[in-house]
Amino acid sequence: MDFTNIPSVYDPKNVEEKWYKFWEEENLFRAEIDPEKEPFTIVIPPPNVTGQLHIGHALNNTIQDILIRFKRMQGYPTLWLPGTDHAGIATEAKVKEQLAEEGLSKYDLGREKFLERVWAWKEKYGDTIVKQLKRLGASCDWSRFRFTLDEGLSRAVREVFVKLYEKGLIYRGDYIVNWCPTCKTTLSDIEVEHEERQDKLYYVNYPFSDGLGHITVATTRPETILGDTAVAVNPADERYRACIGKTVVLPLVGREIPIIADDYVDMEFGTGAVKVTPAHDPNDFEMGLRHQLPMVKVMDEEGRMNENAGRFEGLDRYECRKAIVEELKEKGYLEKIEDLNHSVGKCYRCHTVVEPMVSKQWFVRMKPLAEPAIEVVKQGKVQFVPERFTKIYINWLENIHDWCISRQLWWGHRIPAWYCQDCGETIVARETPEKCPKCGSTSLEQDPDVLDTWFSSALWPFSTLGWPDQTEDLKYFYPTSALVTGYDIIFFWVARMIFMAMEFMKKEPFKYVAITGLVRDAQGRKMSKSLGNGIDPLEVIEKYGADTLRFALCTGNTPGNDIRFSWEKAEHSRNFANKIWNASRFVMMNLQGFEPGEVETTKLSLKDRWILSRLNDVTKEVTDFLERFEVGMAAQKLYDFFWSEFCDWYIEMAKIDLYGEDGEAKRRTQQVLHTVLERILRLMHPFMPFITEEIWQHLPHEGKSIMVSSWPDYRSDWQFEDAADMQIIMDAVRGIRNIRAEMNVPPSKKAKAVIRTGDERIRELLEQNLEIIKALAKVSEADFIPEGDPAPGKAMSCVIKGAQIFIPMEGLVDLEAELARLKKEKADLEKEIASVRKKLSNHNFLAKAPKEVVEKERQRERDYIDMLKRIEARLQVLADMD
RNA sequence: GGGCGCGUAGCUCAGUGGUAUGAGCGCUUGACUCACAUUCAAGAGGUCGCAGGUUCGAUCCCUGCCGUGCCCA
Repeated sequence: MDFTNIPSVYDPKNVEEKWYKFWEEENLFRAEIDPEKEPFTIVIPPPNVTGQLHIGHALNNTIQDILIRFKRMQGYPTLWLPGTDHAGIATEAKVKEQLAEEGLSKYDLGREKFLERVWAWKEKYGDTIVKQLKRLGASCDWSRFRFTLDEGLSRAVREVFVKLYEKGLIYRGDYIVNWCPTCKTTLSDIEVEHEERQDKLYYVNYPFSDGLGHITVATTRPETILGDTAVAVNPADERYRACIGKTVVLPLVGREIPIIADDYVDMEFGTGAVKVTPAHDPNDFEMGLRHQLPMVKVMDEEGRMNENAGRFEGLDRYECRKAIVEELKEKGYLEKIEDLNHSVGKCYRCHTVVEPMVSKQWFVRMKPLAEPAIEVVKQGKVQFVPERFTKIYINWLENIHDWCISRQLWWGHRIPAWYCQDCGETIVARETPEKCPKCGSTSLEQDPDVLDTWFSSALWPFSTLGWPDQTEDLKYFYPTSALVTGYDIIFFWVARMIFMAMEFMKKEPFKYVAITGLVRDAQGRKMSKSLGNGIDPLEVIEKYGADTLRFALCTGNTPGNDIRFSWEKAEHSRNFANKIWNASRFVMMNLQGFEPGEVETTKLSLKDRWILSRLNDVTKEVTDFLERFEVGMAAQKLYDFFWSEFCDWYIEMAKIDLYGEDGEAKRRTQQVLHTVLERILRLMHPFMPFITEEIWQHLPHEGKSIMVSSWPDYRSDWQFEDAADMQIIMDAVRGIRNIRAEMNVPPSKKAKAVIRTGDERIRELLEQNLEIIKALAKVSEADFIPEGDPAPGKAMSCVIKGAQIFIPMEGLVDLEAELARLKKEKADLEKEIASVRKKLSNHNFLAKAPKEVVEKERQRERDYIDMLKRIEARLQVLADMD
């Protein structure tokens, strides 16, 4: 093959598409059941079917793909199960938008026609995100793709609903729920986001019925006065003790309502007396139950005042607030208005202020389900990475409220409950019932609501594998190995999967939950549409390739921590891809006459033993980091090793043999170059699947694809004891380079070196590797002189372990500079020696510190003293010359 | 109010009970050196937030404080 026409700049464009197609055609993503082996399984957090791949998806799926590719190479039957979520509210919103353009609402179409539109929409746009995941390089088993509204998953949803209902864990009742007047549906507690804001606190006088004075209550929502059914005070509050049991007349309404005593009331807040609106406030609702207060609902589903609001009927809740305040003021009920900072609940989707409202909804009784879910985490059968999220999870489940699962939407799993129109019986069933089991009537109507989308995604780890059927997949791949997800959905999704799994599978859904952070912009701000600071991952792929995007997302990433992402970072990682490309290009250009095979460990030179040792270390480190979900650290190790050690040192040293006369040495170096490159490509493959495949296919290799090659193993025969000697050679090179740089010696001008040493071993080491020093430090010739010999007259010098190197400068020597350099080095060494001696003179240190640590310090002392002596001698010589 | 995270080079962040071999960017100096200027070489830059404690030894563990961010109520 002619390697000279491989371009010097890596272009991912054609490469990525080509290899993804190849992997798919070769069926390499497909997970096969092998009863002899333990599987590795991840189910994808299903993105919304309406979704576009954003940077958060890119991060999350990159990490999953890294783990999957890593485990696949390790030989596990590996399943990454993909799918999408029907996303009730989001999808309806999209289609409603589309309808709005035609001047239609979903009600104009009616349920059936509307759902047809949504399905059509899904068919057309639903696989956008799937295509985008493919561009990212995701090695999902697409043959097992699932959608939450699939036939199979719908059956799982019904099964779960019915079973929980039969067990009494699902019930229907009138409770206070969070209502979004824009989305026109209920929301669960966690779908409400609380936000601090500046508001007004209105003090309103409620006159006593007996006409003798009034009691003042404080409220932020005066419009709810219309629904008040009591005033409450704390029973311990001296100020109001006499009022308890009296009645007041509700301003503007005229209704007579009681003053009740309840511990809930905060005596410090406002006046210590609060109005009670059980139909529009969760706390008041509870109070209402405790005191059997009537519930008066004053708003409709659009947040407008209803018939119970009397003359205010038809007003929007905020218009009504204004009107009421106006009228209270006019009629003298309004005592005062204060500013108040408090938090209001907003819909997580549309940010409309949520209206608490009493209504009839379906709920999941959480306490009994939460217990096993807490237990399984406490026992460590499910482990959060990092561990600190365990507390957050447990704390939430320990304080859990019942889960409102009905949503007033059409797109979703319709609640499998039917109401007999004749006798009122509620029928909950897996199959649509034909007649009422109680009265035999055929006049049945199904509940119009659908289930919270998270209800179906809670079943994802087992419903996707075929449950409720006991499929082969379910038996083999369940429980899954790991879940990779953001901390923002621990409550929404992770917790719910765990309790559903414990209830229905009696086994944890996954062993590890690897938590990822948020991707932020360069300034640390959340990426958002409104700020316009988002980076589109597809744009990054377009410009620099998927490998670059993936690697950029990995570097600096620590489990559970947010990361910053910027174009700069992407560029930097693109440079790395290019570095890999060019280093590989170099290797390929120099493999003429090379025959693949095992390196012969007995014939290696120091540089070979060193790079193989380092490769071995890195192999172990990367493997360990990946086992611990530390993709950031693993990426860092690969980056450093490849760039600093392999490219900057090994390749430079290899050139000597490659371009030299010694055929044997050349052959050996080719062997090591190939071995190291091929192995490091395999180590990097999970991170950068495309470029590694492209190069690997060009290199001599065994097997069909790097993605199904084996993960590099730790080779005990590559752990050479003398590999660390390389450090001394490298120090010599650096020392000389330093002198050259400071003396402004151009690279074209070769220098001479005189090496003075009395250490036989060091001398031998330096002699054997002299060619390296010569080539890398641009030295033309080097002489060795024994310890006692005088240094060459006009020379710059540097000290390395066991030796001193002089570069004669032929009149160019800058005595001042040399003196300054030596003095600085002397001062540094003296500082080091002082700190070492301080330690070594401490009896407690000698007595209590581990022996190795003490010995290490002693060795350091010896080395430093040796170096210091050389420096001092040199200073003396220079002083004499002066 | 409760819980959690963060504070390390000018910037963005890694990391660690035993020398801060810290990384990238930025900065200074030099080089189109035959894989790569998307590059190479050299350099400057740090009381590891503050105060105590544990320890032979703390940037790391513990306590308090200050600053900052998030989650829950």
